[in-house]
Amino acid sequence: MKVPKQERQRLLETLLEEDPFLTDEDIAQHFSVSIQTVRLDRLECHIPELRERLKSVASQQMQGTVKSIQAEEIFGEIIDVELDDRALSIFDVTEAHVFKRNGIARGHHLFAQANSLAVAVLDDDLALTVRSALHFQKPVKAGDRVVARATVRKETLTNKSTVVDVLSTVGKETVFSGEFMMFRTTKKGG
Amino acid sequence: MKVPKQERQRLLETLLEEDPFLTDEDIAQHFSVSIQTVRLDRLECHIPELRERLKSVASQQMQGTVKSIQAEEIFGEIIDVELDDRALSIFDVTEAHVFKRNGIARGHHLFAQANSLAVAVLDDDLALTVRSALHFQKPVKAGDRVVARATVRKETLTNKSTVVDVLSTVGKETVFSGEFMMFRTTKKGG
DNA sequence: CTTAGTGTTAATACCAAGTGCTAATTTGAA
DNA sequence: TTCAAATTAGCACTTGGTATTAACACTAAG
Repeated sequence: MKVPKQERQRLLETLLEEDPFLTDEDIAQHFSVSIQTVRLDRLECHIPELRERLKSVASQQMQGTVKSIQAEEIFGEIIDVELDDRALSIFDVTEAHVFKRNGIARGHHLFAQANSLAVAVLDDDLALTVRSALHFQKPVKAGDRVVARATVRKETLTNKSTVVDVLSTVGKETVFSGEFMMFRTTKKGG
Repeated sequence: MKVPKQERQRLLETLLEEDPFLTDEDIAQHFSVSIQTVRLDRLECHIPELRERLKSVASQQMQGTVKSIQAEEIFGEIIDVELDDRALSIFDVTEAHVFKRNGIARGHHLFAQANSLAVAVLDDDLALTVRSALHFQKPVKAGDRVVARATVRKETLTNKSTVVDVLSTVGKETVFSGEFMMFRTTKKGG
């Protein structure tokens, strides 16, 4: 017995995660065991057959395409906008957004949500972030729903330059806050 | 003959684009024809069988995940790292990264590259961004290659807290600069 | 009317990649 | 040595097909 059963089954799971396209025969060769052994292993580990595995990754693909476009475009679903005043967006954190090692959301996702919201609240053809100061106050985990609230500072609302404050919360807790100085070409509120 | 052949074959293509999971039997019912007719149609239109269709969408998914992990994970290709000292990454801006309206890259991509680099240069199990101040100095367009250079401030390299400066350039021009205060759990350089 | 051509359906043999079951064999350790 | 666990083998069956050949209906042309 080259590799013990438990070890082999553990390896099998990671192997198929990397490459779900392997047939039982491929796997049998890979571990130098018979096909029957592979089938028993799959049975014990509740790993479905090749065609079922492909079905599931393919269906994820189908669900994913629509989402990824929205994700790139907006990053967080914008719920409410009062132009040049305030705006609100929610962002549901999933496994895809966190560090595998510690389960904490990558900072740039929180920034992306806040920054996108700051752009949206100004609704300008050319609203660009010039400067910003951020504060990541509390780690965010997968499953959390981050609510970002943007408010436009009235005293700074000029033709060219505007400051937007964004506060992001999970439940009652503030997890992120940022100050975004935005540059715009066309004026508003005048 | 309810629907003429040509029409049916045209519909078949769009049908399978929407839902590649349909078996010949499903399709046969959908058009109220025999399975054999469906097979002939597929043959004439060079549409592969169900399992091949799933293989191809699944493989797209796999290419996608690898890419998205790299994209999510690193955001910019890290070229060189000298731990706790400096690091460099490049990020090629494409149409996907810019506002459609004005062709300027969204700020969060520049932030993501810089932030990822700041995390990478510390190479810590738990390096989190606590605070940061950013300066978007010049708009970045599709086709630009952004080079980000991170340097760790020696005077601030303590057990828990570290400041990383990131400077991003396109050619000789500085397009972005940021100061990232990072928090870490395990110490380095001691 | 016959013939050819198109479109459709049917029937058969075959394949890949399995499941499910039973039985035999190998092997490691007490 | 012996015994149970692990492994391998064999066979019937399933899905969703391919490939081929044949049969039938309907239409248009000679």
